[in-house]
Amino acid sequence: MARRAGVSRTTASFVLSGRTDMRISPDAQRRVNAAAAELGYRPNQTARSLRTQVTRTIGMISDTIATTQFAGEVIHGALDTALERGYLLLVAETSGDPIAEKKLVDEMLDRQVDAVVYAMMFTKPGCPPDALSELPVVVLNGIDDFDGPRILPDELGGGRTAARALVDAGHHDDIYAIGGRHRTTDTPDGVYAGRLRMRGVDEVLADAGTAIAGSYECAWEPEHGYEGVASLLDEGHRPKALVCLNDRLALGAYQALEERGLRVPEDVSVVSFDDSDLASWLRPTLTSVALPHYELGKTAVATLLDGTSGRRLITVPMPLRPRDSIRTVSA
Amino acid sequence: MARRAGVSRTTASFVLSGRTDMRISPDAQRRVNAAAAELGYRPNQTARSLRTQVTRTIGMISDTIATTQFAGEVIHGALDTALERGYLLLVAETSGDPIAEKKLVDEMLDRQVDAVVYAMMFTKPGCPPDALSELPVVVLNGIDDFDGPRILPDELGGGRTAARALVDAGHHDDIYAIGGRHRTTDTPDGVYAGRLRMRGVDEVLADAGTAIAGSYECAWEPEHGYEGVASLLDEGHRPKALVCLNDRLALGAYQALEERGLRVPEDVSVVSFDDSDLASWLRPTLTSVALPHYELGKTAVATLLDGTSGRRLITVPMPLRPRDSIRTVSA
DNA sequence: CTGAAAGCGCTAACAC
DNA sequence: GTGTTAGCGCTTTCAG
Repeated sequence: MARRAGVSRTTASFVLSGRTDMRISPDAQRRVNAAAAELGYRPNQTARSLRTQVTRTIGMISDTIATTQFAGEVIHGALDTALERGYLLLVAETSGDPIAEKKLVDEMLDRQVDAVVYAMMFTKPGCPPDALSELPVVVLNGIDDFDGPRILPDELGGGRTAARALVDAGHHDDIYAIGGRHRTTDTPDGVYAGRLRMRGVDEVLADAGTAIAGSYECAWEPEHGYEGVASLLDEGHRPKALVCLNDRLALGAYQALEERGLRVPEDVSVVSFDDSDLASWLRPTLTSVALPHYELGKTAVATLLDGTSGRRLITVPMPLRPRDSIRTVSA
Repeated sequence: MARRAGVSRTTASFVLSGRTDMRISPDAQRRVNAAAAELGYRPNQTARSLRTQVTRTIGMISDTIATTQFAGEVIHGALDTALERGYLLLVAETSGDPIAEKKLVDEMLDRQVDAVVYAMMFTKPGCPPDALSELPVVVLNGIDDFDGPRILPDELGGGRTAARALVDAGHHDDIYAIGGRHRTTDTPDGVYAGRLRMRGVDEVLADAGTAIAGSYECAWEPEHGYEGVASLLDEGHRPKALVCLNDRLALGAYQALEERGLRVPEDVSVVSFDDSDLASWLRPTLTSVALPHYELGKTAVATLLDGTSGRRLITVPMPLRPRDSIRTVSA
């Protein structure tokens, strides 16, 4: 122990934890700090935790951390915020398997995590298991009702932002949506993000005295983006602007457009969602409304650490990343 | 304590940890197990760790966990292996900042991690800080010399695999490399992966009695892939097959090819490296030699847990992911 | 203001 | 075979 530095362990403990309950002689303080620095003393967090019931460790459970860069940035944001306050992250994923989830939750509980972020990598239903009910928990990206803080991207605002980017550039007519609400046989009502994004788009277009010229409903994968644009063109539509509901759809759309000899953005402007790596890889680079991964992670941990509990919905803005796929049309 | 289940804590501790030093009455065993199950007893790992000096937690430190899906899959593999053996992962990233790294290493050390995976998301120089010298450490993706196990993708073998895919499909002449060794002004000697991949390619081509027709050296980004292919074509070359040194280059190459009216794979076959998401998004889908992210993570943790130490290099195979971008040419 | 002492929950000597 | 006991390294009451 660094306590062999002139004072008792009590005194040392007090100055190191910066308590002022009992006034400690400035001299003693100096001596303790000096000794601690000199010996490179670092308290054993395990021992401390046993005593204080606080591990300064928070669990991060997600369904998938692999697929998509979503996870990486979320963890990054969460970690930065955690580290700022002296916390560390126990990261794990369930792969959607309840058995794996149980095991993993137990392991975390065994290690006395102070709180957990229960994250889903795509906005969808899902609730933390009962075993976590004793702990502070925030749900990231969950749509299901949950009696605690929930963090979600502001998809509605994102939809508005996308449409506004087009309107501000002077677009008015012949604006088509590719992907739409994601209405497929599997998801006849569309998906959460699709419904909200489209509602935001519709709102702004309505405000501008216009409306979407058509919406191609499909799963949000490149091939459907291709098919969507191709079929639009085949049916004689002549879009001036495309709202692609994600970047992968935009990839497909680019291909279809190029094939027909239509240039982006000269002939048709494109705005998209997610701001994945693709957006900056495509040529021309793609203007996209970003999923605020990093901020979502940050917000989740901050919410946990601020002790804000109780049922509430926290919504994180989706910022526009302007690139080269929108042409300003002079009126 | 569940120990109030008929026997003493010692007995309970013994049966729960499955020790046979002292023969315990089968009856007692049953009673203990029953009680444990009934009460849902789980030992407090914090307390146990304090006593045993084992936390069953391993630290995973990387420079970037965000960019590229690399990180996600690596963590996934590491986590699966860890969890199988009752370990959990403390995940953190340094963002390449030594200050951040120090803080984070200290926090991990405070929490008494049993071992650490020191990972770099791109194969490059880098060594774990001295503070970690007391702990079992494996280095993932580090090129620098290090006195312990190092895990690397088998880039040389990967290069061979890519070339063999072309040769096996009947290609022989007019095979060009795009990206090459990544020789740029910043990296005049190319990069590690580039040198090895190209060496593997050269070897296999030599074995087949031929050689690369040309190599366009550039940074491995889409625009350079585009430029590379465009300039090749402009100079009158007529490639029958392209070895793109990563998928992003292939993206650019596809665009250049399409622009000149050359079809993949009818006119030119393409094989690539990394097997990123892009590979399956492109049309036609891209045959790519995969970076074995998941396996790298798995191997890292397994190596750590198996207690294999000492300086050695562990190389993980890069498997081919055959898709639609190679045409079989009949001789 | 400082020191002695208890105890967090568990494991592992060591007696019974 | 089973129970008693002493810590792991730290915080925190409670007397000096």
